[in-house]
Amino acid sequence: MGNQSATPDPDLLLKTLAEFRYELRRFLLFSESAALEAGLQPQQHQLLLQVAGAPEDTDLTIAYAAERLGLKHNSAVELVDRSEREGLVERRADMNDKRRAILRVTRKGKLVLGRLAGSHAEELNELAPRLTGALKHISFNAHRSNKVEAR
Amino acid sequence: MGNQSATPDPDLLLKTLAEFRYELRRFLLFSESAALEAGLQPQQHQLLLQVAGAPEDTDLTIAYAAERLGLKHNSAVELVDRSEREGLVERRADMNDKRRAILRVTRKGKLVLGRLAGSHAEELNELAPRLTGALKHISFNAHRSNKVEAR
DNA sequence: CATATTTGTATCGTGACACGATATAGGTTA
DNA sequence: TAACCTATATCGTGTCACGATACAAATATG
Repeated sequence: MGNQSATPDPDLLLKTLAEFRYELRRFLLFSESAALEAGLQPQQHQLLLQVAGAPEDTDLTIAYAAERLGLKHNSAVELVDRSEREGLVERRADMNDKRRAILRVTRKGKLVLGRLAGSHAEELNELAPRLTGALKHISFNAHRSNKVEAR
Repeated sequence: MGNQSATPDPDLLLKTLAEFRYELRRFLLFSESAALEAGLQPQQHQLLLQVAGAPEDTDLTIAYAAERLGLKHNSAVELVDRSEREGLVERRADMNDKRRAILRVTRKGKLVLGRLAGSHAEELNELAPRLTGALKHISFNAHRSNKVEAR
């Protein structure tokens, strides 16, 4: 039987995953260096983005920022500390619940963030095809690997 | 001309970018904890993936790994050091160019990597729609922001 | 073919930052 | 009001990426 035709490359999934992570890393590198050039630490950029880009009805607490950034609470506290020191965000007291610190992006923070948003949209625009392409390959290959298991 | 229409939410781009990064972060969190549970540091996982998932005709040098992981050369050296110590990869001499170290994933490394690949494919399968959804919104919005600039 | 330059990898000291453990004040429940 | 829970804060520790530097091997230049 002609197995010469298909030979579906046992490492195809690995190759596709590698390609996907590579494109992802390139985007993250772009984002990091864009943030640094704009005067922000990459994580500060992410903090501003999640606070300024949250739905209107959200309580902008430290805990919210932590969840959105995938950080533990204490790491978020430290990130807010550093960002507040540089005038990017402010803590305001919550009168309903005095334990809480409500976050607010300052005018300075919004300005920098706005500039970054534009360049990120453009970059993502270029990245999108490669990323979604890799994703399609993976989902196609995901079923096969369920049958094949470890090699 | 008609800006009277739908008050297109000045922060829509920020919201979409925030959502995109959130989904991305969730995937990375999944990947990191999957790696740790499999006994790898997240970066070791990425090293294995890029070495094992490289095209056949690639010279698997330290420099290649560095580029693929978005690291400086010296950081890649250190990552390979740590990974070699744990028996995940090996350095082999390149007879053509004795400066080079050629990387090879050990059987142990391949085994762990194989297991991770499966779960990642499944996870990406679930993530893909949300990610590509956000990407579409962004590319749609990218053009607008070119005209609007900083707000 | 001897020397200068470049390339690939390695070493070392430093700094940023995320974390676990712990603390404390403010809410909530019994 | 005591016991418990929740939200934020503090502190010490460890990992890791980096810049600066070193060195050996390859390539270019005279």
